[in-house]
Amino acid sequence: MDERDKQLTHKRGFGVSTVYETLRNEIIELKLAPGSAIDEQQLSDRFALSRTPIREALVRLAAEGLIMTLTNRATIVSNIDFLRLSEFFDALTLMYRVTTRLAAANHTPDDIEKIRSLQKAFEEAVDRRDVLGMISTNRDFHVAIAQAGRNRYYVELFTRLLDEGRRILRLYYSSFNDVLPRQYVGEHEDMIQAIINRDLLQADALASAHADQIVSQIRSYISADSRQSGDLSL
Amino acid sequence: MDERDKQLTHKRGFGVSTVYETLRNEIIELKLAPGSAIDEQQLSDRFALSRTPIREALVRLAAEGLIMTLTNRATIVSNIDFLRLSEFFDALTLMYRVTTRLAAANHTPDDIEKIRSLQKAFEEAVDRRDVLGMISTNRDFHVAIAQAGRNRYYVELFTRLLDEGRRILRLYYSSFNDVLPRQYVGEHEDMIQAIINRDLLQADALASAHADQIVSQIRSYISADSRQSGDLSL
DNA sequence: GATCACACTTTTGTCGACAAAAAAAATACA
DNA sequence: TGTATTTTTTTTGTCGACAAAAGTGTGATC
Repeated sequence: MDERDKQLTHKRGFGVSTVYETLRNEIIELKLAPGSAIDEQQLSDRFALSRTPIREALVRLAAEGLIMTLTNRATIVSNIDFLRLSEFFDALTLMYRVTTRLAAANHTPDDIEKIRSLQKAFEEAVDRRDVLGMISTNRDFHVAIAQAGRNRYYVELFTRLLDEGRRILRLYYSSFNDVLPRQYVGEHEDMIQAIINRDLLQADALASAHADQIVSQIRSYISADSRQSGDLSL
Repeated sequence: MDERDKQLTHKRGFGVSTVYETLRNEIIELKLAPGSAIDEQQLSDRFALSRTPIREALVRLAAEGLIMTLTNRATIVSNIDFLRLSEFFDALTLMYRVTTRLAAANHTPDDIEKIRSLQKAFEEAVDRRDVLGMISTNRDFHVAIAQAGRNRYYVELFTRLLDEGRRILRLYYSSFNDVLPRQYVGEHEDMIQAIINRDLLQADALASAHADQIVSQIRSYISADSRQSGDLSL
């Protein structure tokens, strides 16, 4: 496939992680469609590696839930489970809250600097009307807040949820409008201020509202979309 | 090593999962000491499998954080990080709360039956003064509650945290006394009742108190222990 | 006696091959 | 024509081998 991938992986031990990261990105960016089959042989050719390191990368992805591997049968990219979306939203909202709250409690000056620069990147993406950029810089912004909170369990789960969110948003990003992202920039600013002030309650409240905002936005995209497909199926 | 392990894994595809589950248990039960090195060759002999399936099992364990694999160097059983214990307690407490709360909201009659039977198993372990049994049945009890809550993200994180807790408790289980386990039985009963009544606030409050109870118990064991080793280092 | 360089051993990451299992294709039969 | 059965092809799980790193031991040098 992509010739750039080849020959980049010829230092021992870098093979698996390169394959892992490449595939991970492609799954999150929907370059690999949910439900589509993954061919080990094909990947083996593409990365110029034998099937052994490819398989180890796939095992890692499976452990993260990004792919599903049916024993002795094909392995496929995980589907986005619209029936269980409320579980996702519930966990996402909770993680927004606890990470922002903890960031208010535990941040250092370095953390603030990093958060600020990522917020700036988000703002620039909004100015450019670069929807894909908005999605990924928004994710980075919140991961940085989580890291400032200093709880690896939350960071890990939140990262997973945000990346799953990226997949969902990519499905609907065409319908992004201009008003909401502007509003998010403001909400982010307020959150940063609450974190700096070490105001846990305010940080929690803002994160909660921010999460609700995003959740209802995604919900509206989905229901609008299912109305369309509902029409088609009549 | 253990001859029972051999030849049990001779159906295609069962190799990795058998190795994975066996090692996972041994790590959690501290049969494999934290920090000790893992020898692929040795495991290969023990399970009568080649190194390839062994490695895939190790990759899975690494993804779960139970082992650490340093590239081109040895892989070791993860250490228990006493410096970051507060992160662990914080996440554990939060998961106790949200899973119990969700169980109150979403449980079915089948869930209650399962939770009840596991609570009975816990009670019996307490009656037998079987500390190891108490640790594992307590874990199963709370996992069942989490499953009744129907949020796979919480179930996964909570399971991981409870199993990490099993490791820590095993370090100190000699100092278990009789009073607290009795108290836990009562607290469990109250939690079941709150869940049945679909009283979310009560479920949350009980879970919160229960978590605090357990956390402070573990904390007291650890500080008692570090006082001892503090004496030794003088 | 301690430090360094070099040979040697062990361990890890990767490879190509092969057999079991599933999927697909071909055939037989109603 | 449609279904059941056999054969062929593809794919997956496992194996033994080998080369690159890292670890270990030995001797030389100061």
